[in-house]
Amino acid sequence: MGVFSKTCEYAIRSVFFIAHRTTSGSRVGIKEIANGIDSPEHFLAKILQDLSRRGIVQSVKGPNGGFYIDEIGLKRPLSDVVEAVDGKSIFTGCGLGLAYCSETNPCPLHHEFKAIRNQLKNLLEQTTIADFSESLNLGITKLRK
Amino acid sequence: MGVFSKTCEYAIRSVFFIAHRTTSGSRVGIKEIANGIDSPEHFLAKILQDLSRRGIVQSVKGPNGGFYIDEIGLKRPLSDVVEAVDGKSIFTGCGLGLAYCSETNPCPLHHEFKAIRNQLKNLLEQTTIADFSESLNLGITKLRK
DNA sequence: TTAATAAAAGATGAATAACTCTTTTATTTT
DNA sequence: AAAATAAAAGAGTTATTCATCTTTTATTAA
Ligand code: FES
Ligand code: FES
Repeated sequence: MGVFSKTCEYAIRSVFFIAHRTTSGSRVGIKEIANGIDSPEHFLAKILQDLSRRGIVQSVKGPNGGFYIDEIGLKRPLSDVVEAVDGKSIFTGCGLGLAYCSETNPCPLHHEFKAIRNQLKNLLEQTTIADFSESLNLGITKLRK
Repeated sequence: MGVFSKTCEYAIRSVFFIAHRTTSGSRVGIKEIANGIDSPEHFLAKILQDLSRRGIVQSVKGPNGGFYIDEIGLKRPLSDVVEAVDGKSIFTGCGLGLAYCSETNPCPLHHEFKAIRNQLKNLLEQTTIADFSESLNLGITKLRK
């Protein structure tokens, strides 16, 4: 089990892939995305439909259709994608699964865990989708294998 | 979904509880542990049976029996518990689910994610079970609600 | 307007995680 | 030795996550 659910991992990778492959006006099909990020095609379709409904990505049907991300979307922090799929408990929940993570009733891991959790939160909130696709453009990062 | 699986959360909490409630020679029963950490009794029994087989905790059957943790166990780092239940992928796996997390083929999150992952690793490796139960003894931390 | 294209939607299936219940076995106290 | 106690073991259930396949709907190009 990773930090993010499998669904969320696919969501993040696909968003990076779409941001990287599409320039203004162009779109990329589900097959190409699934292949590009090494994910099950139909499962990814579900995920992207959901992200589309939530406005994280945009889609156009028909020939030359496909998915793309608009200007506003590119400037969104990655945390928006994570929250849309896995919810925000990863940013606020107790590491030991207590019902509430609180200062007044902390678990033994609380202080140290909270610090780590906040680092993750900051990373995802302070970096935009566009920022991440930069490193893909430069060819220094990968989305499969 | 948290950082640890539900099973692992119960495992950690029960280990803390046992360490806290048992002094030399004394044991604590499964019912009391389950109640003390707010977990399903029979599910926890399974988990403790597994931890017992792996030598993380010890148990004695019969009247006045129950679970306890020996001297060696108390000095073990918490990472031993986590690894026994969730495996070590949490310390080494790619945040975006790529087959291998590597410097040569990094995903866009690699560097930042690796730093956070290592902090978690250090926290769990450098603090012993006894250390954590200290704060329980002092009554400043809790294991339920 | 027809054919091609591609996403949307829905039904279903497999795998894993989470949880419950019952029976067995070992130990200890009386 | 008998009764009581408590964990060990194992079978079985439910829920959730992950994944696949098929059908439908929307769009566009010819
Ligand atoms: S109470 Fe557990 S992390 Fe805050
Ligand atoms: S390659 Fe993704 S975290 Fe290292």
